Amino acid sequence: MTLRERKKAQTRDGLAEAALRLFADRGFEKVTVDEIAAAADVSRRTFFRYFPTKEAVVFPDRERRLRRFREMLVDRPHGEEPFESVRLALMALARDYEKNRARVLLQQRIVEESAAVRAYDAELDRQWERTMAASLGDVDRAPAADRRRARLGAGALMGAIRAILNEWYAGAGAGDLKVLGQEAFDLLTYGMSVTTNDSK
Amino acid sequence: MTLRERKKAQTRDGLAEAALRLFADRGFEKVTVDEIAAAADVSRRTFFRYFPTKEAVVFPDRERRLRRFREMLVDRPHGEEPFESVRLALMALARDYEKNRARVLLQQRIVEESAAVRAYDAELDRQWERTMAASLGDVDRAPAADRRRARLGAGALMGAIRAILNEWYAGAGAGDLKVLGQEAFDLLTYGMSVTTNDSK
DNA sequence: TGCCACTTGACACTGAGTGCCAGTTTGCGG
DNA sequence: CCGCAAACTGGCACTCAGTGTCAAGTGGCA
Repeated sequence: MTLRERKKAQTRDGLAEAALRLFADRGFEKVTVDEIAAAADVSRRTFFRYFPTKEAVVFPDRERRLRRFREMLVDRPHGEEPFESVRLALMALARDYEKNRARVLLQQRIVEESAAVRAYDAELDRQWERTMAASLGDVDRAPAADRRRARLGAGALMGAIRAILNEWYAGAGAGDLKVLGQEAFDLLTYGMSVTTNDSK
Repeated sequence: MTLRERKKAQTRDGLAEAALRLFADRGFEKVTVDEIAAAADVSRRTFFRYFPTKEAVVFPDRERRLRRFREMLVDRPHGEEPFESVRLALMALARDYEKNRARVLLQQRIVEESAAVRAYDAELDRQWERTMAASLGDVDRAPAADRRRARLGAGALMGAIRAILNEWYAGAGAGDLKVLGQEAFDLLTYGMSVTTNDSK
């Protein structure tokens, strides 16, 4: 990595770190971009060169994580069920979350207190959902019916994952995220009919 | 309804209508609140008395619809399965969407072209999800395990609904939304194992 | 060393959203 | 029908997010 690149990474990290500290201290809404920039010793204009919006700085590693997820889905053994590939990739992600528990929980605290950040978060979820749909079969050469089913499944799965993540957050990350995740997959795999006993 | 109330409703409708027309014409981002206010013959300040944000004016009937959904869920025959109640309430909503097809599709066009509106839309979805979770069993007196299951189910259901709505939008509202909705429910009821044949 | 490309800071500007107050309109009791 | 309190509106000033532009600075590389 060249010096220029190192400096850029440093600036970026500095901004993200300063922002996170300030947000944790006073809350997302009560911190201005000017303050973040000042705390990181750069100009306000520079902040917006590194992050498109004030919300984005809450998730400085979003692309990296999504990219890793995509790579994981590509590098699966040939013949493995797509649904199973997604499950395994998400399990790896769950481990990643648990490893960075403190940071993830802090980010979540910020997400919850501000509608703007929640909205940004939701937009990220849409990207995850599209990625999963593509992996489950929403690709150009697949039959239309399969693609629909893939999109439908990805939507339901994303919804379930969001729900179990919320459970995990609610328990301050004390529960086992991999177990929770398996619950979500079981629900999607076998349906709610087991206990709900859908009438008619 | 008193004169004052009628006038308020009129102002609100005027703003919503003017906004929708302008958005359809030039796109959400290219229209300023000043222009909407001018088109509706009120001051900019008054706009923000009726709508909290520029995004909100895209969905002027959000509270009404959600309220009606809640009422529907309350007025179900005693003993009916909660899951079934939700299904029927959503089916009624689907009919409502099909009846107002043109308007709904126009709103969707606006939603799609602007990230800010999508984000606002996602925030509304969270409210729907919470409502469904409450109806499925996320209530104070229910056992914790049931509440969790309710939240999980509501999350998955909301995800599936969002996905089938997108299918409907993609087909310009030509498909039968009730049939699509049933697909989502079937997926949630019986799971994906039927065709996906999940391998261990 | 010197040049080119990349990066940064400063400034100005637009537009969303809010607080405040003064002026107007409406509902309502006398 | 009158007048008053409450509700509503318009206008103004202000904060802050985000963008375009340009000049100055800094690193990469021949």
